[in-house]
Amino acid sequence: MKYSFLEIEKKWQKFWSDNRIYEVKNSSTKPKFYVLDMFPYPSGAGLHVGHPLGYIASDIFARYKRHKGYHVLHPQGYDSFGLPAEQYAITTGQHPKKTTSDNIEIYRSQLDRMGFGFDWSREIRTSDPEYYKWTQWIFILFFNSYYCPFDNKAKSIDNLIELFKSEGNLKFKSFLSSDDMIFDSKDWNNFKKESKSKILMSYRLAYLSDGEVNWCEELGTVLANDEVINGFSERGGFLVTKKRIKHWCLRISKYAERLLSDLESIDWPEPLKEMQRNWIGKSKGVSVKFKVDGLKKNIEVFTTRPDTIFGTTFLTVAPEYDLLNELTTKENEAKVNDYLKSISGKSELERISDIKSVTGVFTGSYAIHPFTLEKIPIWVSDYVIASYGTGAVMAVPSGDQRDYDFANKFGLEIKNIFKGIDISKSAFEEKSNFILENSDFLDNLSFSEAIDKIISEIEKKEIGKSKIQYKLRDAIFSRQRYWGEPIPIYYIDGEPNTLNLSDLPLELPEVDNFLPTKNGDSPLGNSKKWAWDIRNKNVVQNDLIDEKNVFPLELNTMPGWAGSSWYFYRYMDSNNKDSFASKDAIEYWQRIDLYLGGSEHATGHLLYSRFYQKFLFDLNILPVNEYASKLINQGMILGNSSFIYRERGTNNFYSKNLIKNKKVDKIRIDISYVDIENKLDIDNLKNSNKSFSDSEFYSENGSFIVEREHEKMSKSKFNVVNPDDICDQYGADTLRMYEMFLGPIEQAKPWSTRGISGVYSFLKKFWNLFFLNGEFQVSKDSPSDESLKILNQTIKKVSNDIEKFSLNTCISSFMICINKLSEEKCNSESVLRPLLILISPFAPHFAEELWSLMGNKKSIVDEPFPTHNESILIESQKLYPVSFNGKTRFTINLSLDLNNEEIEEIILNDDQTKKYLDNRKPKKIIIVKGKIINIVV
RNA sequence: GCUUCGGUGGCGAAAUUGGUAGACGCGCUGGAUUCAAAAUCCAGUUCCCUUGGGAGUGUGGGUUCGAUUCCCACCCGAAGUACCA
Repeated sequence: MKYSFLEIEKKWQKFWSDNRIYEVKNSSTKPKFYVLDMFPYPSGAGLHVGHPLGYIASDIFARYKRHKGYHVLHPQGYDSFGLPAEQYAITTGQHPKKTTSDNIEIYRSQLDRMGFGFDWSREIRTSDPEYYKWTQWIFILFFNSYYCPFDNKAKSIDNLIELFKSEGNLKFKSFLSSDDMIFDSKDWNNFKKESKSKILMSYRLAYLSDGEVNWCEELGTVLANDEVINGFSERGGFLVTKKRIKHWCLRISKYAERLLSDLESIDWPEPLKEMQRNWIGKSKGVSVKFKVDGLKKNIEVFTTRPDTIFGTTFLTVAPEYDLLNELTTKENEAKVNDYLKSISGKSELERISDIKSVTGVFTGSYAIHPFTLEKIPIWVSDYVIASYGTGAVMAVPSGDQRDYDFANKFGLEIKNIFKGIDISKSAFEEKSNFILENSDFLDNLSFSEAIDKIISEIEKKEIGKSKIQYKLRDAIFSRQRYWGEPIPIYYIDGEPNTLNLSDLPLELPEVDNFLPTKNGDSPLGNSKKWAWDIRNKNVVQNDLIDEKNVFPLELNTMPGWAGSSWYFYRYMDSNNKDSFASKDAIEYWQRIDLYLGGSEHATGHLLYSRFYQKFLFDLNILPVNEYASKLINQGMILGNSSFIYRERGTNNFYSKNLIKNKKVDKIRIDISYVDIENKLDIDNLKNSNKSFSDSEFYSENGSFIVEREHEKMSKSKFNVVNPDDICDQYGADTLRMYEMFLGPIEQAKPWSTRGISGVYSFLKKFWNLFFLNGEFQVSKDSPSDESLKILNQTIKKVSNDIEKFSLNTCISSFMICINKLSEEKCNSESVLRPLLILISPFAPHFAEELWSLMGNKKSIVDEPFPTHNESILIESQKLYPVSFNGKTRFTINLSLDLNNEEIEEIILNDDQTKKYLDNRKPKKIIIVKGKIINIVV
């Protein structure tokens, strides 16, 4: 019988879904295991062979764990809100609701063909109101919480209000930027409602801010820092500028230290942890106050190099610095204003490309150096960032290259404080190998001596204190877009109020026009029905807004990561109407045991979701403070793009090896016109693409050869390979195994359809072991010793490899095994039975079919995973004399384990050797080609 | 610039973590089967002279009886990040 994968796969997929084989309950006597893939955006282009790589790996692992006796949760869903989904809808001119559900249907049919064991009864979609109800609920929790610095966790804002009522905010003194903000309980009780609201806003974990944000005009929305790459939007690659706009933020910065230190407790890839550490950007330093000459104000600077304080020759403040107005003298006012104007129009990109050109102006004011009491000028420059540190720096040209360049450009003093070090060409930035000079009481000290001394001096004089600074900024939460969760806030007299849980979900309104606007007005404003009636608890029409009980709703929506920051908990109990997941379900599943996804989410989803986790943990809603104990980043599968060469200025195309001495342009063409040997189907290309109909094609040796190049697989690069096509030609099981066989899971690797035949013929060979003269036949006879040995070797290797997640070498072991068994002509049931269970995570349809042909009534998925018998693998050995280090010892052919009882049979015919071994009690001897090469003691 | 990860045949890659480098697969070469093709099977395939040797894991050093593996310096590639004081 032939291996007809098409029939087999269809049959078993139906069987699985009819019998709900992959649905799991929220309780079991077995130990639990939760395997999760990062859920996809249903993007419209459908899946290509690169997408399922991670799903296949996690599916194999989930199935393996199930064989191992675990109760495995392995769900799937869709991240269907957000920019990518909406951009697709806009470019195709359809409503995002429609494109989203259409795309999901395509995704689902493609996923189903590959035989994944997902529990689809738990499917979620972030754009489903029943889901985003809870996304909104979490936002309300953020709004109603503050971060308590004493208990180091989030708490209800009500606690804070109580505290203010009874004792004011004196306790928070050290967290306030100025002493003006201190109030006592009497003050608080006398404050007007608006003042109270404003004060509370500066403590809430979700808060309104009107600072500068990353604005992308083309996308018509504000973006968070991780969504901007080199001045362009991550999605679409559009220019990003700075803009002042009122927006919601999440106070993730309060969690910086915990996000950083808890990285130690999770088994995530080191490079990814490193990316998060860099993003959080912790640095230790000191803040120092400089008195402003003639003004009763201080400028506080932050520095990590207080040891260089005597090299300070000027101060620089950011253009957005609070006191800049006061610092600017009359004479310099025009200059400063001109300067501010000149940089305000700059886009993020211009600021980046301008790094080398130093700009800035003198404010006219001077500061007093706290130790030398010298007058030093105060400048303003955009190389100082307002949102980092204090927005002001002490400039030490001799010790910092930026200060050095600035001083050079504007002719400011450069004072060398490093003994014997030449700073005529550049600043000296090292933190070692120097002794200070011109530094008063720090003279002749090294870096570590100086830094300790100066910190204690600064603290003694009470002009500053040690400080830890993070790069991590609060996350901008508002999006001026349609396709996202509405923010459950309505405004009374401009003050935000939250909806109640019972009012949720606040559903996305139907609008006439959902397109984003260039001026930043949210499309939700285009709705006729979009205001909140607090008495009837429902959304009502705009024109009733003037009525006493009807108030305008927030028009911005949430960012894409709002829904994806907590979704892994919804899977635990996805149909729950009363809570985002029941206590029991959360208590049972706890957290993800294995999470798979791409490393591109390192500073986005993977950071935000850790933040959400810690927040919900603080409120006792979740039981653990990290949600994924192990994470694996799967690498990308690269496409194999094809190009043809056109002679410049002509319409002539040349085969790859005919372009010598010609000026040519590379033209990208769809890989469907190119065969496996890189030959172009010219007629097909000309017929289906009019722009080539008049072109001349010059072939070599009768064929036209194209250029090939590996790059990211994407529809726009015409290099996608559809998994459906591979399933049609070779079957899902072959595709699954081949994708794993390509190389290590974490690595980027090029796709090549050519290599798939190896895996395909492996499965056919395996299949044929079960058949004799076309008839299914499995022997009851006991297998040969050789077959048993092969089986046991394979079980050992495969188990080890799956545990290590080395799935490519795992498949190699299968191939070796089947090749040997074919040679042995082994069809013994006691060998084939365990082998089927072994292969079933990789090729589930294949295994089920043969399993049932063997007469088993139940699905193979719950069969216990075979274990190997070590004693079968060890052979008795004899030792022979051999020379080692010039002395005669003994020899064997293989390494062996001396702990094993087989040691008894070793003949030691050399007294010296025997003594040597008796003394050392070696565990293992390795001998190669008659020479001892290792004795493991 | 900084951080991280890599560099092994024509290609994707293995190497029990210091022990016969190149397992397994693709491709290629030759052969069998076939009217023929597909499929299948057998043999060979790191490189160089070839009876037999010699060289070989980016380059140059070092440790070791022994190094793809450990240490130092350098070269190349990929990813992340960048006026963060």
